[in-house]
Amino acid sequence: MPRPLSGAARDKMIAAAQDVIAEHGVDGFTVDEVARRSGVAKTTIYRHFESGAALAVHALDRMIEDFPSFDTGSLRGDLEAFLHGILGHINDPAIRQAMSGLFAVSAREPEFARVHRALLDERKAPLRTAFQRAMARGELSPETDIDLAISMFEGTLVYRRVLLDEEVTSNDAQALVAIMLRALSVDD
Amino acid sequence: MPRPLSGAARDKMIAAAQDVIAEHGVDGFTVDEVARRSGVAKTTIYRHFESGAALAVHALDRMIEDFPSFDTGSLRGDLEAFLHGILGHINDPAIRQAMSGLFAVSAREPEFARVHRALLDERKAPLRTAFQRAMARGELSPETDIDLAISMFEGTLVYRRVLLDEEVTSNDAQALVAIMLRALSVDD
DNA sequence: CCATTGCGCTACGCAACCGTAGCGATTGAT
DNA sequence: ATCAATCGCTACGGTTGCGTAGCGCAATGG
Repeated sequence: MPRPLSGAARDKMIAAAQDVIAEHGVDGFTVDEVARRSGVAKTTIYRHFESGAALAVHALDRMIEDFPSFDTGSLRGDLEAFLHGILGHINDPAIRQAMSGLFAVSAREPEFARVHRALLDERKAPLRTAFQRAMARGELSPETDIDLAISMFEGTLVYRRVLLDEEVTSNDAQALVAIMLRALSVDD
Repeated sequence: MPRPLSGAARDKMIAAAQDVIAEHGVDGFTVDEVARRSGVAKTTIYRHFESGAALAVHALDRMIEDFPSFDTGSLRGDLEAFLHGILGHINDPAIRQAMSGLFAVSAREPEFARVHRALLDERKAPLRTAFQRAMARGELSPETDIDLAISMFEGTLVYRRVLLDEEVTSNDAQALVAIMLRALSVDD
């Protein structure tokens, strides 16, 4: 085996693919554009990926940030930690472009629907554990609908950032946490 | 003037355009497809609209439901009235397809961004007046951030329906109203 | 050091879409 | 009834994208 398949070319094309998605969205992604700006020949791209869609999916997978878990001891602390960790990521225009395009395409393409699901699940997971811990501690009224709480938290963020295209400041985040706590806490 | 421009052909192409958007999304909208299924010749379409995008925008405009105003006398009543009026619309798969595609495309196409804005503004307006009336009545604590409240209400709905692709039941709607009231009311 | 294999280049075939041209046929206002 | 403009049809030219083929070149494992 004189030469391994992978190498610098693969990295270059994936990086370029992420740029293209950031600029043109998942819809509007083209293999030709990736080849153009990466300097990697289109033929080489198809030696690494079965199709353009496969490359896009792979690039998207790598764009999804890992969301660390946290346990500050209080629901307020956990929610604030979550927001603190996510604000920079969610305010990145590239992420916005990628997300809105992904949502649209995943309504029709199962491959992308998978990534879409993975992205949302990954982001919901730390919130879910935070709410569950809070409920175990007795901070939440026991009939709290945790899924609804998560939807409210995530939904508000995504709505403002992706749909309204408004920056989400840390003030906004603080206000959101305050309202959620007021709505869900047992002690107020 | 031997023959007026408009007629049944115009209606047919607009209806077909809405179908195409409902099935293939705003991205994925093509003039050829509209011509195919409407029976209207493509040349005729271009006699009515400057471009395919213009047709799509027009069709989208007509898809946006008129949201009636209401004034039930209480915030709870207003929120419930809003949800009652909107549930059928938001649960329609065609609307979901149209919205997600619209969001993605409007990030890059100013024409569609206009429709996008109009849709969101139209839906926010009745909520805004409802919250303002509630504040005037003293139902809301005076430092309530009305924009945030609207984002939470709308965001939760859109997140669940468009992004998670889950049906929004009237039970979900009831729970959302309950939480919002608990978070924002002065008297609890 | 050299054979093996990935790489880049150019070029291609195919399909889809856009928007337009030309041409009879039809229709509706007068 | 008449005449002008619209409609549908077929066809076109141009662009863009996908995925593939063939060819030298370069690099690297043995």
